[in-house]
Amino acid sequence: MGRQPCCDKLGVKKGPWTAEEDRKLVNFILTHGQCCWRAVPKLSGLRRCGKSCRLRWTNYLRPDLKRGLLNEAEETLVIDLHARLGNRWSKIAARLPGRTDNEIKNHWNTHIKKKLIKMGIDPITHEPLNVKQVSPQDHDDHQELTKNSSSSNNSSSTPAENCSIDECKSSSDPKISDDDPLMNYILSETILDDPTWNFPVNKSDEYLEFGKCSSSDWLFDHKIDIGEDYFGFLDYFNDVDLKVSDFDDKQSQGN
DNA sequence: AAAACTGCCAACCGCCGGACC
DNA sequence: TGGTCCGGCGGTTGGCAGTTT
Repeated sequence: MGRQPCCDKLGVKKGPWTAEEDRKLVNFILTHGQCCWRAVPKLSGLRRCGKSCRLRWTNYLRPDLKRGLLNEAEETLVIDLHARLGNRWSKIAARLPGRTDNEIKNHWNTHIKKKLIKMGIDPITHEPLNVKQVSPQDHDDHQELTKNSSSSNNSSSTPAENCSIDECKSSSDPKISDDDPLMNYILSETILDDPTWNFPVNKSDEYLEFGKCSSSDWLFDHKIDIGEDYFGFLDYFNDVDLKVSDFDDKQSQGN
């Protein structure tokens, strides 16, 4: 004897969400909070699977989402975390406030992966690709890359650590310095204070970025009534708090 | 101008671990 | 205790928009 079925497949709508559906979903969550996704479609009047509702909320409607392309710092962070964690997008996303695993996964597949390949780096292992696998132009890039990374000389570090995307893209980029700047950045306590995160810090400017979501402009009507705790921001900050335990997990798995 | 191509991303699918009955 | 469900995850796809030919 198990639970009741999640949702009957008959009559469940699929495909893109309409503004009206978004409105219903957000109204429901604003009223009842995030719990029991299975009940959400019934109670909110949506003809959607609960799973679909959860995805829509977490990937698109959540007010703390940053929208737009990942900036350079985020991209660099993703590359480094991927080198350590692999395709564990949710773990990676947990370290990028306002970004979803889906968003990061998409960005990886459409941008970063190609970039790394073009630079002669295997996006899976983060090690230099075989010269044979690299096109002549890419080979030149790779030679340039190796030249740069060898000049920065850190023989004990991993390839991924040796080659942040900024270093590869432009060795003269002053924003990224030597001495593993990425980890310094990650470990910096000021990372979450960086205004580029667009994360609500005080009540007066919270959710400003959310207004960029055209289909959800109406949500501004609600924002004044939403406390930071409502969306679990405090827990969220705890989640993104940089813990080494996940890295230890990864390492112990490898052993 | 239009067809073909490419890039992007929202959404779906299927699987898994843990919780529930 | 075993069957079933839920929530979460990663992989994949479909369709739209922009670009190229």
